[in-house]
Amino acid sequence: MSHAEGAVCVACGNRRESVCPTCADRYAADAFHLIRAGLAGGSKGIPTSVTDKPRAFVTLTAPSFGAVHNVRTSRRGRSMPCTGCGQYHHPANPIIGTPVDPHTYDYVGAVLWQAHAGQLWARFTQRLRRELAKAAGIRVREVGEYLRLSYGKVAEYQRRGLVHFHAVIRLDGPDGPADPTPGWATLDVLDAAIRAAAASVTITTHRPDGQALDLAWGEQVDIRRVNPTTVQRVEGPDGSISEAALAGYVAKYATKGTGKSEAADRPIRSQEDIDYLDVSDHHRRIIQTAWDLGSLDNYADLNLRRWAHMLGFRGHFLTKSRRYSVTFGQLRAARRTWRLATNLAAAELDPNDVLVINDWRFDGVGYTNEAERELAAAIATRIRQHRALKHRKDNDHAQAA
DNA sequence: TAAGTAAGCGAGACCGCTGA
DNA sequence: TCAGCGGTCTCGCTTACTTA
Repeated sequence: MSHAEGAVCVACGNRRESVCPTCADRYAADAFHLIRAGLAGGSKGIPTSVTDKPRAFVTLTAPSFGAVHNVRTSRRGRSMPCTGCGQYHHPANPIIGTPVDPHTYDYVGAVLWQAHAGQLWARFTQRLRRELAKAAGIRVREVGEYLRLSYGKVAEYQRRGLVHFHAVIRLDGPDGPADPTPGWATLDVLDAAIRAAAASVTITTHRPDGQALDLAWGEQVDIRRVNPTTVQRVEGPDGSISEAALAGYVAKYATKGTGKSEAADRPIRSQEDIDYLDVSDHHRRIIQTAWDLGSLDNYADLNLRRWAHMLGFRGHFLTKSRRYSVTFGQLRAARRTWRLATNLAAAELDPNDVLVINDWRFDGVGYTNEAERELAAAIATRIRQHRALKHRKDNDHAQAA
């Protein structure tokens, strides 16, 4: 997702930004509903039978480009010293995620990895199909006759400025979610195929001095099985994750993904833009590196200057395979239809009439599940942060004046 | 045969023009 | 100034082709 001055907000349609601050939360809510529709089924075109299919919640991380300050806790919940400097850090400390030694941190490698993250994901999914074919003892070209790989993926910025990919990967039948998955396509097969694919994919590019640079996923590959229970328990006895808990995670990633704290809020047009950015030194260095690399002919096809404000990440915040779930367009069409129906209903009233509603019924209170609570909490947090930031900026302006 | 690459297509984002 | 519209661009998914 990017923000461009003068563009049209995809949520409200007004000419502000691609997702204006007012609508960022609605965008996040759409993303949340889109992922959850493919997760729990039951939505238009997505049968409830998806809950019977092999599904895994996968987290793919970026590799290390240098030691960064971090917060660690022991299994007993006790604080542990930072692996970078040996000191104890508070989780809210802005130093978290920043390099221990900015002079030796591989900013070029980090930007190039980020710029290739989408391509790395494409290679991963392709490799995953091949691993599935290998497991089934069939040819790669025959995989499509037996099953379809469906997934929804959310990109989440870490504090070090690199993205994580969180994906719900599902094995459907060849015709999609309504089609039964073949018997050999089990959770174990999916698990093994994901681990093999994640460990083997690489993309080779070159540094500005011509030195080869192999780009791959980080060592931390987390795979959790999705169980169809709606119990609010995060983890099952076998390490699996419930749909309800996973929907909560997705809600958190969706609202975080549309936030602006990790990157600049609009494309970089000039060096002066970078100089006046209200971001951390670490993120400014990443943006500067992307801007500088973007001037080199070797990286012309990466469009790094265009994506410098996103720390070099060119992909979309949320993507999905074609049959995974509903689309943003369908969600927005449904919203437009609902609004139209509401307006029409209202239009039947005489403007001079006074509508009196005197029959109220108690329907319930609060949110109905953990995911909705998570989404609401994340939105509330962002509103508070936005308010605090505005307050701080107002104070700065007042002092400057 | 496995692995890498390219092409076609769809979805979404961006941008400029026009008119109210 | 803003909304609407349409063309263009970018990225991801899928499939087919090429190469070792």
